[in-house]
Amino acid sequence: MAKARGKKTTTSAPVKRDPDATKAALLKSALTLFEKKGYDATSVQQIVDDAGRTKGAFYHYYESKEDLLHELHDTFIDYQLELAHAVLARDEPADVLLAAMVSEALMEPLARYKSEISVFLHEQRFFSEKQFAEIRAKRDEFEGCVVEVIRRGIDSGIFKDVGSPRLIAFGVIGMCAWSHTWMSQSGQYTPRKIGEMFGEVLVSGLRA
Amino acid sequence: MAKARGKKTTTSAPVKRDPDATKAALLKSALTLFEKKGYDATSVQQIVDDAGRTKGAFYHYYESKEDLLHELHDTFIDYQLELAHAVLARDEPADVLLAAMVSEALMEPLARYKSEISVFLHEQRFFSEKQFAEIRAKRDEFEGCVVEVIRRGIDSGIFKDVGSPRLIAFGVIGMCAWSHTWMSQSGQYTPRKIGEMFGEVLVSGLRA
Amino acid sequence: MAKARGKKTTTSAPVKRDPDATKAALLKSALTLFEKKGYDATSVQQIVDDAGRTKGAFYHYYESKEDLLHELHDTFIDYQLELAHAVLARDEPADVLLAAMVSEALMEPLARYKSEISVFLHEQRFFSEKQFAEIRAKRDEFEGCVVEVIRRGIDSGIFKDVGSPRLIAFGVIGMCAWSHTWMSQSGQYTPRKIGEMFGEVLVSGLRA
Amino acid sequence: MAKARGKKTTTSAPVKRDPDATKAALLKSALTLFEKKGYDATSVQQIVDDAGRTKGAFYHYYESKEDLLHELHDTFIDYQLELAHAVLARDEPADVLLAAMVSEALMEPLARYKSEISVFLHEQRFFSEKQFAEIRAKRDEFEGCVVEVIRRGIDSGIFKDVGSPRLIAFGVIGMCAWSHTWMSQSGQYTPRKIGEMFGEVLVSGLRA
DNA sequence: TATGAATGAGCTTTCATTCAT
DNA sequence: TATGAATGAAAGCTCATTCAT
Repeated sequence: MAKARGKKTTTSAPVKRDPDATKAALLKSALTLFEKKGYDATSVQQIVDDAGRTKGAFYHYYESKEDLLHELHDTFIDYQLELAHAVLARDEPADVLLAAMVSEALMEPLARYKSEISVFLHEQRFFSEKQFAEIRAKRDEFEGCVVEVIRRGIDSGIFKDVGSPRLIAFGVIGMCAWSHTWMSQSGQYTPRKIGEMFGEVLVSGLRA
Repeated sequence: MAKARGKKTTTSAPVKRDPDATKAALLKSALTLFEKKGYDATSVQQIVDDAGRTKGAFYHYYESKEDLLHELHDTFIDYQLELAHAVLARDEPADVLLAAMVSEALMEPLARYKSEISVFLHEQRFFSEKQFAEIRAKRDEFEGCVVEVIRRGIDSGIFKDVGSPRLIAFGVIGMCAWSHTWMSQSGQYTPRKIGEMFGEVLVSGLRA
Repeated sequence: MAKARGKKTTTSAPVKRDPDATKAALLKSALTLFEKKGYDATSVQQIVDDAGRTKGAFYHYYESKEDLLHELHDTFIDYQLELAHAVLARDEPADVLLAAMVSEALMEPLARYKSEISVFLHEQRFFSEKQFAEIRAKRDEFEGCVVEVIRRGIDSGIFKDVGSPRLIAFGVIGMCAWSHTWMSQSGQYTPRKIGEMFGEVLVSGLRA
Repeated sequence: MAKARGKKTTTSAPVKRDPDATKAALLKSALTLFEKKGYDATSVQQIVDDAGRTKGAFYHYYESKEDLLHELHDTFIDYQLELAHAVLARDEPADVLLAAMVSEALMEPLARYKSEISVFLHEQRFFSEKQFAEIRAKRDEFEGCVVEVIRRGIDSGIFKDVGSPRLIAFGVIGMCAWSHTWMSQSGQYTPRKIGEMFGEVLVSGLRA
């Protein structure tokens, strides 16, 4: 598993580029490699080789490998959370909100930040320590938004009361989150289209 | 030559234990640790320490760390696949089959082999090389069973045609598979109960 | 993840030294140890200890232990091959060439690169795989030069035709190559002197 | 180098054979493997796998891996030494003796004990410790026999005095000993034939 | 006579990180 | 801002050897 570690390759002459480009290049390389091989199996050496930079540059911009992972998550978590809150703020019935939540706050970001989210979903299980408390909190907050939509639907009589709204929310999130494992084989279906399909099934499935 | 390895002089005698117990203890420790920290982040040393055995014993029973992972998967993959085929073989309408598939072939094994499946779902992304081809094939076969149920439902007019049966199947599997990330916080709900809940939502959501 | 390797806390600062000196010191220590104990029986730990360096430094300069062996061979193989070709290029009778080949291309390099050649001669039997194909090819090319001298001698009537020129060449090479096993006990005789002695015996032994 | 270590293979049911056969089978397997991969690079596990026996059997018959090497050498050293003494005992002129020594005491055993001698010649450099003192002594005694022939030739005026008889003896031995590296490619030439060829060259080369 | 589980030191190699320049 | 030599702990794995059975 993730055994094919690359050999150190002697990098060519130091490239002078603008700092932001270097930082971004490192992030991009790391993202690609994390997605392909996993965080643990990706070495800093591989990241810098892939980015055409050096270890020194890496540690100039990032405190640690974990720090980079942190930044990687920050790029989409806030975005996704904002979308969820925006959906929740709309003055519309729960069934419309749920469809929007699935399509706009869950599937659309998955298209936009496919790699980031894929990495996040694979590594999140370890997020217990302090450095990830904040991200964990935001993830929980996101979950809360979905739960809230379900609850509103039940309270307003639009959705039948199938049991715990929380578990239903987990089901909804899982249905969408899991798509990162097969999204690349989804053919002509766009994430948005898939979101509509899933939303349609879920909404009719929950309707009273 | 000129190498005096293993010239044990002051070490205690090797402890004779029940072979089966040793192998099982190693597997159990590995399972727990893989689930908690991930495959890559778990070292063989940690496994043997946890099992109260030695590295030598580990490599006496397993060819490699990966070999153990393999064995770990073998314990449930066949079981789950058999259940899926059993459901498919029943002479019942598609809606009943789908509910059974969700509840019996997806959620029930998740309760029984929670840790094994949790590890599998986290590490499966790397299963591209030959050593995991067989497991990958079985996973694909399982997916095919779920797709088949959806297809039958659409063909018989019980389910509405929401688009690709395959993507719907992925949604169904995702909803259930994802539960391994939150199952421990599911309170009084058993996997079977959750399965019934999910099945109810999905079946009504798909009904024509 | 969840792996805190290299979280150096109480270690002394890395010592900055002359890179070339470090690489050379490692090569020198390896050479000495390989000659004394053999390649297989020499550990990287022993090499770095002997050189007063660390394992990290070793793998900074060499991809592997085998890579070092490779470099070690490269230092003399080309030199020796060049000498053989130079002898062959001279416009002189075969008996003179053979004496020169023995003395200059065989024994002299043995004095200059005693350790390297000693290591090479001991380990060459394994040189079948691709990574040593090049070295093997050069060794074969060297053998070809000696064969060529013998053949010329026979063709020109200077040497008697004792049978296969190739086997005679092997005998000549063996007589010289074997000297690495006893060279250190050769007393006041220099390799050049020994080469002259061997050359004299061989040339008169082959003369028609 | 010698990297391709075999995997442990599960041996079939314990074979009950006569003790001598087991011991001999182990020796034979070890011999083959030592010759192919070297002593250090050959593991006891590989030896027992190759012989279709178990480790327990190995350590029942041999005290250690080194002990086996010892026995391996004992099978030919005495034989070869005896031959050398037998040649020396003949009442014939030195040139005849030298030819006989080369052909009968050097090359002929090489044909008979090719593998054993090949292993011996590769590993002998480490024979400094007490456990090999005896073998080392016999090797030195053998060398002495060859030196004696050369010395007699010079003393009797049959051979010219080219310098140190000892170094000449080393050259003679080297010419023959080296043949183990290429003997398998010697085509239709038998060791005896090669011995006659080498003897002819050496004797005429040394003749006064 | 023979087994094979168990040992534990040692192996080659990798790696995140530091720091003089 | 950036380099890359150096660190040293730890990784996965191998091995000669022991010994209860």
